[in-house]
Amino acid sequence: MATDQTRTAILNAAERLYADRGFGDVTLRDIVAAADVNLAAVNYHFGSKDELIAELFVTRSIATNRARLNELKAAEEAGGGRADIDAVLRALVGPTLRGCLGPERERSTAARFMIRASIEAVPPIRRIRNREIDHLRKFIAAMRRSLPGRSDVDLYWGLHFALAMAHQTIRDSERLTKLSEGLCDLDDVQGVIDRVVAVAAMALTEGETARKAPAKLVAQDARR
Amino acid sequence: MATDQTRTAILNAAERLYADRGFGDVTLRDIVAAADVNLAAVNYHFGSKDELIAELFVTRSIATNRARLNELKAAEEAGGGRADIDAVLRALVGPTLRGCLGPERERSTAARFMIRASIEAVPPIRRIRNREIDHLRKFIAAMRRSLPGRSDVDLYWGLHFALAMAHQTIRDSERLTKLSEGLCDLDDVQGVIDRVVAVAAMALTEGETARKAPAKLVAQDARR
DNA sequence: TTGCAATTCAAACATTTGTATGAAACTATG
DNA sequence: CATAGTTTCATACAAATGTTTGAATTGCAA
Repeated sequence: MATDQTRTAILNAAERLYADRGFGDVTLRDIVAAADVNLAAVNYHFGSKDELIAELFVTRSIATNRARLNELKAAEEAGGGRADIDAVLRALVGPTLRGCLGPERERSTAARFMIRASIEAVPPIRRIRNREIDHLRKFIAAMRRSLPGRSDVDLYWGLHFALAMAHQTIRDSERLTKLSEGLCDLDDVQGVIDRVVAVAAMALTEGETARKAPAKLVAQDARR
Repeated sequence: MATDQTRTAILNAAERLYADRGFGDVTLRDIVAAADVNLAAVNYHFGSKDELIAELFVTRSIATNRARLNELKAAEEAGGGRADIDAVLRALVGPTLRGCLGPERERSTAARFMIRASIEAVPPIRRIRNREIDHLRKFIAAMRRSLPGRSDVDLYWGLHFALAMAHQTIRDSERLTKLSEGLCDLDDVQGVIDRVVAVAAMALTEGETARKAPAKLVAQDARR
């Protein structure tokens, strides 16, 4: 097993197929056909389909988290231990957005696979994903250093919204393109990142409006 | 077929099961067991599994869209044809958030079903969902009336982000609760709506920052 | 080369799933 | 009551899918 070429071929083919078509309708036979290996190879090398998926996911999780943390660390070191909130948010959403958007050829299979994973949440993945919480806590900590005066609740919501916007932009880029008839340029990755970061940062730095908004105002009360 | 009770039982059981467990792992046999009807009844009454799903989805789509438009119309009439941007956004995200969050008993199966549908995007639904674009255009129009000076691109992004935050909050409410260790109260539906609306409105009304942010700033450039 | 372990392969298996069938039960109408 | 149309039911079918099996092949060390 000098080169593990069969294993690798399976991993690559599986990642690409899952990224393109989702977990729902990719069968082992699709994978082995794409990898040009025998059907039984998957069970021989990975044990089961679920274990194959799990291995893909842990590998990519580690890589994504490392990319995020590298960017965060670089920003904090440049700022002497405290990074600008924009930089923190950029480190959070940048890696995934860069991997998933942009002109066709630049998109990374790995990033698209991770998005699928976060969308479909198939059982073998759901079991693992709890660790992500710990990873996100590191960003909460960085945000706390960046905005010492801000309440934790606001930080949690800010991180949540930042991820929401980034995530949904990837997920539903097609709808946004159609809706805007091409006006919203999703190939301008840096522009998208700037937008997401700007809105999330605004939500985190603007006055307490988000928390003190009139709680009882519903549509019918709208001022005339 | 006086009461259509079999049809209705199937629809109810299917909606609940799909809302709870997703389309992926709910079989016709699960549905007929829950509805206490014969297996063949589904094909008899709906033709196929896909047609059953499609019927559920169109019914609920129409209802959701109507709820949104009612709230929008009420707000615009109260404002003499032009609603506050907050009210427009509230009409957009309110109905779904109210249906999906809040204390266990108040959640609506219908709303949760719609979220599933928007997440899993199973083929029979994907074919129909294009119509949603037309529905969202009505909100773009209302937003344009509310913020006449704003560029269309900003409006599209604002609507996109509002839906993203609302949607993701529903989808990943569990993660937010865990991450914040309960600090973020998702049972306070009105509070959540206020937050989402406030952030989206801020993104839409604040200066052109979102568009004029330094386009080349990446993490490594963060000011020291 | 020989022998042994690792790997690959074709084939088969056991389930699961959506759908189809034809008989039985039911309902309403004459 | 009788009959025609509708609905329900048990059962069967075909296709798809993850997994297993045992033989064949390969690679490498003695």
